[in-house]
Amino acid sequence: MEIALPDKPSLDDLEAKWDRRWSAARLYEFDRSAPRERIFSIDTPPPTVSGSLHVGHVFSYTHTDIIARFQRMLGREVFYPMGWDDNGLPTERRVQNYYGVRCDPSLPYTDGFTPPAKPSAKPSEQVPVSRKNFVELCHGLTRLDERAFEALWRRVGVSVDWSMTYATIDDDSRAIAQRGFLRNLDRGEAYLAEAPTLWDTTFRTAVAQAELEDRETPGAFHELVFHHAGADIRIQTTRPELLPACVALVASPDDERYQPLFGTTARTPLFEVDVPILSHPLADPDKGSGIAMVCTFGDLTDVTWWRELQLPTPAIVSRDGRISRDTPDWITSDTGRKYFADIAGKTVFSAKQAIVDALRANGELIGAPRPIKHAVKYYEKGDRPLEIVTSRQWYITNGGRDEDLKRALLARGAELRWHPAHMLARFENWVEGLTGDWLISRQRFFGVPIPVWYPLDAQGEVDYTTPLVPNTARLPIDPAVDLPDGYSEAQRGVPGGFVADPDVMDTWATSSLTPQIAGRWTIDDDLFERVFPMNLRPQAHEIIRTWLFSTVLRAHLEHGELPWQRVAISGWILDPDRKKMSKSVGNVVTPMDLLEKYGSDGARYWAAKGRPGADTAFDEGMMKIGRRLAIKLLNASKFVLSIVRDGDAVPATAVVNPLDQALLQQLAGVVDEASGALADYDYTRALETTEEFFWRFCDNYLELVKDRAYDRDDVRGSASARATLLLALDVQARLLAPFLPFATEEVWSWWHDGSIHRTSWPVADELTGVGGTAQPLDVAEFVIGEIRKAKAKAGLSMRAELARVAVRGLDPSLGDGLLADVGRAGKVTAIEAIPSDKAELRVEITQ
RNA sequence: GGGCGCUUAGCUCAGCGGGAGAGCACUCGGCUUACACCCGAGCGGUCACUGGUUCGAUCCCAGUAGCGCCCACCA
Repeated sequence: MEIALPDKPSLDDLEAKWDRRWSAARLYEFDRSAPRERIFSIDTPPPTVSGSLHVGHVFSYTHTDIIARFQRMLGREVFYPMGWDDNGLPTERRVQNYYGVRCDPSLPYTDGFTPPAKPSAKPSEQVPVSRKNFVELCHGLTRLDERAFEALWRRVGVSVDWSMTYATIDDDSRAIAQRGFLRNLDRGEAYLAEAPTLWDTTFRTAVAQAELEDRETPGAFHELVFHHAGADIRIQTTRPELLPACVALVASPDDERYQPLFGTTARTPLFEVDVPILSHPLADPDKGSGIAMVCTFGDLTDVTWWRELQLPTPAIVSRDGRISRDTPDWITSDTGRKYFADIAGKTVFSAKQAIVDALRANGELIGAPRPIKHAVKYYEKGDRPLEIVTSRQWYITNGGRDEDLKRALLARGAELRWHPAHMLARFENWVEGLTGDWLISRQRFFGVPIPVWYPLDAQGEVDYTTPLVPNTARLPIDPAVDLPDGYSEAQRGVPGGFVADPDVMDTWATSSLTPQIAGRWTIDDDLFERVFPMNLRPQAHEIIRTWLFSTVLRAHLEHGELPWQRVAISGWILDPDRKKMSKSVGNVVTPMDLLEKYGSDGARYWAAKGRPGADTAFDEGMMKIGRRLAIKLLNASKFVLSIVRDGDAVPATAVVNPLDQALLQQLAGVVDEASGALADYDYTRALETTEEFFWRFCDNYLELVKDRAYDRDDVRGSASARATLLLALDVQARLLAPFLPFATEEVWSWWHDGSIHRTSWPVADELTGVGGTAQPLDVAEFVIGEIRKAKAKAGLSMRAELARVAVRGLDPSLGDGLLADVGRAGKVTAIEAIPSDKAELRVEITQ
């Protein structure tokens, strides 16, 4: 055994040094020749490459890496690729602001386009570019971002195989996403439908149920007068600007106030349109005046009424969030048409003002608008309330309209192993609440195009019923550039020819296929069979409804099985005040600064202290402790190795001293507990157990035996201590390796060839063979503790010599050797056991 | 409105049927030849509240309150 020790061990620069060597040695490269049962495959969450790195990234990816390193040391071949989620709106938005451009699909491609020198974030000053130019800029910027991300992960010590990196927008990912879609289409799981759709007027795209969030928004109840042959009817609304699109009044069938009116009509204020008064159970007699106006469309309840009462669709809100410019033909009176002309082309906000003013002037507004706060639906990435417009969109069945499918998906959720288990409730909650199929088409630019075209008939009308699909061997395709089989470019957009579907897919339509993308489904069947279904999906809890659910859905539809066996859910990072971090508060620390200050091992320690699924406060103090643990490991290792330096390899059979045996017996227990915890994804418990033992090892055991280990006259005792120290260090370094990959690798290199991360995880059998019991260590720790307490109480230095220590109640079989170790460590002139009737240990100290 | 989780020392959190714990912070004492990026000792808690089960409850059950998150057709 060769031992090479540094004079002054340090954590500085370990990250760069070992990242370099691990890369050169291809330490984490996946060996694809391994059989399926020996492979541990991880469906890594591809982070959104939107330019900002967050400590939350360090937090959750460390959790996964700990599991990956543990499994690797168990002898599993770990399939651990990294992906970049670079497709979709976040990238588009970042490119717009970063370069000061906006996409105008009607423009031709500009060769060698260079973005403006001084980019403007104002939409009006942004330079319009073609879709192809725009997509090129997206690719360019995401490559920059990806380099920054990779540098961070390497610094953190995430042990991914960088040779297998994928991007959700790359050719293979687009091909797989399009193939997946076409197969859904083939099986009837994907379909095109024209329907009321939640619509973001800022981004001008449809939005899916999974991307919605409610926000408390200020609004106001306006009480309006509808005219009726009998008496006027008062209705309350928060959307008076939709009055011109009012198609009915609805009250509860049980509401005696309105029962006589059902079947009659009322006349709308201002616009003088006659609308029917109908009954529907969703109308709530306790809300407002108990009767509501139905507009197309103010909210999702309007959609329900419209569908179930079979009302007409006179929409007035355009896709840009403005009232339509043309006066609708159902408004026939002159005064009605005049009022509409006043709001035509206005935003809904100014239209509301105008309508309220007109109602007031006309005496059709009762009292003042009453301000309220109410929940309004927003696109989670948007800033303005969603409108509802009717549009043609692609959907994938998800159980929202099919009870059998819903039940099947709930069964899949229950089949999956969840860590922590209670997160299953989130999944079930979501699936049970689904109300419609998954809307996957987006009217955006940087994404995977929907790979279909539509034939045009002789009059140039689009035939949406028989989409033209490409041969899957051609994927990926862009229908705006590529041609359907049997057509020529000259036929694009002309009668008898074809048109491309202009939309791209929802980013989740690609992200829901990450197990297939990472495993190279349909591209590399041999690989796919070895890694799919994946062993583990790690992810955060707020995307259970989107990412986790859609991935389960796609695998269920495509493969008839789960995409992974287990899912491990990470919590959120909160700032020390238990709030989410924000840049405006100025409490955000960039991950790189933290990694430099505390070392990657220190930051990883903090991450590992966050239990699976638990929200965790960002805590620099915890990183400091982690750094201390890593430094302690360096120093203790150096010390141990300096003692055994000239002793060569000492066989474990040399461990004959009861105290030494006890240490190894207790360490065996730690190995069992840590292994069990890690196998169950409880990395926090594994670390706690290991860490607690390690501090006892340093503070107590090392102090107790170091003099004996040095003592060349006590040949047997010295050899026993040295063998124990070396074995215990060896095992503890391996137990800590998943948590502190840099410090443990550094230490390991002092007396081993090869990486600690490819050596074997410790097993209790390595330690229990020496015999003995666990008790002597506890006894010795108790006695040395009493000695320390006595010295502290008496105001003595720990170095102060004590005249005599007597221990009563000591088990005679423990022998004198134990007390000799304690006596030396405690600087006691004379220490002896005194026979006692009682089993209870008592220590008597004479100064 | 429905669901899930949390509430233990100043802070961050373990423990989850029979002795209330750790780290940090704080106080005191130590340059003890691995480590002063250190070591030792100490102070500190009606385990949210109310009932119930039990010989016994921080731990089980029911309810209450507060906090957080997820979901919901919120005129």
